[in-house]
Amino acid sequence: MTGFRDQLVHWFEEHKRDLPWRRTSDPYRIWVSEVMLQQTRVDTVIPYYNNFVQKFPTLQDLAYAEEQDILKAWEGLGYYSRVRNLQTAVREVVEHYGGKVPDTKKEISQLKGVGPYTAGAVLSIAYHKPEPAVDGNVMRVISRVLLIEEDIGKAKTRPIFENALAEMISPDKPSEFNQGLMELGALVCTPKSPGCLLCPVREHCRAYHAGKEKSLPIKEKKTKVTVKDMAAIVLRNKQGEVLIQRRPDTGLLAKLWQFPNVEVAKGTESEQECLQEFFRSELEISVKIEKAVQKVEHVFSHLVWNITVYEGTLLSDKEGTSEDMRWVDENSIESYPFPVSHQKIIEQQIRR
DNA sequence: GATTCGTGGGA
DNA sequence: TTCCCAAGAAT
Repeated sequence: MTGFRDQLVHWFEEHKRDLPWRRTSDPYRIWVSEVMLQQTRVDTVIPYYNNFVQKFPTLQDLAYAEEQDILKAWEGLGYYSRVRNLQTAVREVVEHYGGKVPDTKKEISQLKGVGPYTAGAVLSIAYHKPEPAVDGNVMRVISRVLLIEEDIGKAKTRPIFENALAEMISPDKPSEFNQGLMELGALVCTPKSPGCLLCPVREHCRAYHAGKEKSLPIKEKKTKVTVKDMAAIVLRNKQGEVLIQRRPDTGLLAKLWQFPNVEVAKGTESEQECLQEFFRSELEISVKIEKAVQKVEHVFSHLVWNITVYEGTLLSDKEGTSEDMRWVDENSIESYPFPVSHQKIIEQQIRR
């Protein structure tokens, strides 16, 4: 009877998908792919990865790039701190490691945005080091194989899997072993109705033998979301330019651009009055709110924006100046990174 | 240790 | 429709 390890590696080598980041041995590109793949599906990542490595072919290209340009390349992918942290990290690599991605767990783990999973993934895939890379797939697969009933939603559970994998991982082919676990989780050992009859390591799976594969892994319920009513405005001046605003440096959608907007607390003044007051206090300008033209819902992990979009025109002669506000013509707006909800506003209100 | 960070797809 | 989720990390 062949071991779990060899059967998994063999299955991976026979069945692995042809993915762009599997065609390179460049640690930088493998790193980029791993950051993009954090909490993000393979099919979503593929076009972003191809575009990103075309725009920033080397670690140095990314290190010296403009922040707005890297955010634009990330536009629509979500979790935007990932790409800002990645640039911070590659700059650190240029400064302290001569432009070569470090190949030790201690060094690579100190880089911004590189946690236990990404460290293990880059070390094993790019440098063939026998380090575990525990992501959601791996916890699901291993929880079934070893019948581990700990809550995978809790932080203290992950070391349980890392310790178990330390004794399972292939010393000769750690890259294929780790990717094999993830590939198996993506293609066969799926969250709902896993394909056990197609599984290359079924004979080693305790959950399968116990008939518990569908009830694993154990995961706690999610937290409830809060809903916010927002009013946004496409405000034009006499030249036909549109006013956009840059979001703060930290927090939700940091450093992305948006149409000026306010939160409308329940049971207060009207949305129009909230917008009027916003421009009076922030820019000391007066505007005419024409009408509501669109409704946009933006669903986040733990938050929902219900946005009503208004049209408006600038009444004051002066345009109002602020660090984070800018009048742009309708062509150059394409070069600014926007969150998806405001991309929908651009589609409907600008590209007409 | 619990929350905060996006988005789109599928059951 | 609603819910869950997908190659997590920072705070």
